[in-house]
Amino acid sequence: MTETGEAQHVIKARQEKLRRLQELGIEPYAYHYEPTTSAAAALRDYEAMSGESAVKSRLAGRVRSLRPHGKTTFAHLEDRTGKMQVYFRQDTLGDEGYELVKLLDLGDWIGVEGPMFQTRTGEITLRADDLQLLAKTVRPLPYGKEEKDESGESIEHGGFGDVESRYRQRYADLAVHSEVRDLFVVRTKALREIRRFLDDRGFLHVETPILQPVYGGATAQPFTTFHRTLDRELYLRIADELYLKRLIVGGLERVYEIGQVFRNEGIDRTHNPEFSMLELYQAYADYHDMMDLTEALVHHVVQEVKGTSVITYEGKQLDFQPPWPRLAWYEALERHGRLSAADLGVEGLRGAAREAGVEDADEKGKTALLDGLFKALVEDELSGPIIIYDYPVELSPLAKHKRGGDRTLTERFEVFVAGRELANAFSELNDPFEQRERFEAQARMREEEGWEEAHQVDEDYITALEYGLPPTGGMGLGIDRLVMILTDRSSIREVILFPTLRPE
RNA sequence: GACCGGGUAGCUCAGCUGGUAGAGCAGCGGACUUUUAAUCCGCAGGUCGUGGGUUCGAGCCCCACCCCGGUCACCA
Repeated sequence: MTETGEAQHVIKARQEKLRRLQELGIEPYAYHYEPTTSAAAALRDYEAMSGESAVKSRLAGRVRSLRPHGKTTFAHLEDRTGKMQVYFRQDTLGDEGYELVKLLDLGDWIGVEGPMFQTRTGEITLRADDLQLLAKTVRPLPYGKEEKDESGESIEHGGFGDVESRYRQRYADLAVHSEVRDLFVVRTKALREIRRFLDDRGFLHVETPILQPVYGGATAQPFTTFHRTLDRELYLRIADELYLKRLIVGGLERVYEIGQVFRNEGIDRTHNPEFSMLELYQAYADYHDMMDLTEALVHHVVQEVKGTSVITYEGKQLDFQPPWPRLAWYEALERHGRLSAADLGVEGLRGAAREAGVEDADEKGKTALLDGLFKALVEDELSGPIIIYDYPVELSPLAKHKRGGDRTLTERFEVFVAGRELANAFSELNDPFEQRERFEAQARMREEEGWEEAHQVDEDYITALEYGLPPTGGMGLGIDRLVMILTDRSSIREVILFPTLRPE
């Protein structure tokens, strides 16, 4: 990045310090340091020993604040666990050692070693008998200033608030905001708990292709790319589904995958072009089993990560303790949309859609009208968690018909939380003949109605089904949205380390 | 994609009916051996998102474009 104006001056000044350090024989970019403790642990240990510490602690981290007072300097060092005040004295460090203190800048990585004590104002502090520079920061980090009010709450002044810069330079955002680091720790914990839950139930964590010759498993437009040696177009996966079910055919019986999928669609607060999905498939299970499993899995994650099953999201209390309310799709439309959709013909639906403000209602077919009505009238009302089940067959090309004869419904459910879909599951269609028909119906919609999101016919997948897919329950869950709920964020970009932005 | 709001110093922001750009923090120099938004004295720091236009004169008005955010649409 090139700078004009002042950043250039600051950077020059720091480079000048770098030169002076080298003159003093100090290597500004070290190779190694071995901290013996962390800020949080050192504070905890000191308090446990009720102040009788002669033990030296060795810490490493970034210089977070500097308060020089002539021959003495106070600083805060911050590591991944928190902050520790450090006290430098010219008489303990020596004139040369103290020269290094004078050349420190905010953001520098340092290592310090020394005994702990309590200052006159009561803050537990490490007196540095030794100071090592680990890496010089030549570009100023956008630190704000922190103040502690009477209750010990810290108030940030200034700071780094521009969201665009925060996402573009996430490294600076993370360096400066411990709460952002905490958020991604929560994300990691959630992932770990998902894996633990599934591993404990005999699921195998597998990896399937991201580059696919035929995409499928969802209705979405793909990203295309090109393989030179193969001399052909490939697609970035829009879902893991079809490959995972091939593995069930192969006898793995319980599989799951967590990874990014890619959809070439709009970007907004709840959509990023690449996002993380959990998909799992379990042989011999149906969608009732998937309901129980989904409730248990999400509850487990919420409980382990948050320590409670009731959490606050966007000001609302959400209770994840199973069982969750379960409501049939048409019933939901009746209850929330006050619409008896099953009794209405296409024209009736179209009229209702127009009234509900569904865009292009006049050009839409029955499928799209139903979908539009549900989104317009019902989704926002679903604070959740709630399970909506038995979807119209037109919306679900990969789900089995509802058993018992009603050919208009499928054994599919979705979980809604805060008005948004969190999970999607069904009794997987395992009849190869019907699967072919549904693919072909989709292909016709693609050709006749120009519906680009419709499925392609995946011949190899049908071949797999012909070898026999046992009855199987499958479920997909949006990881990013789960993390949004766990961290009370309303933008998906807050929970993705490097969200997609327009190139500068 | 449509509409609304925003883009000014490294960061956070102010900038009047158009008169040639300001504060705090950060930075630099100086004083200071238990401070903590350290303090005190001094200094420096700007393609005002980009490109056009109107005007004697544009950060401000007009047009186009770029980027971000919000709402809606599209979309799991």
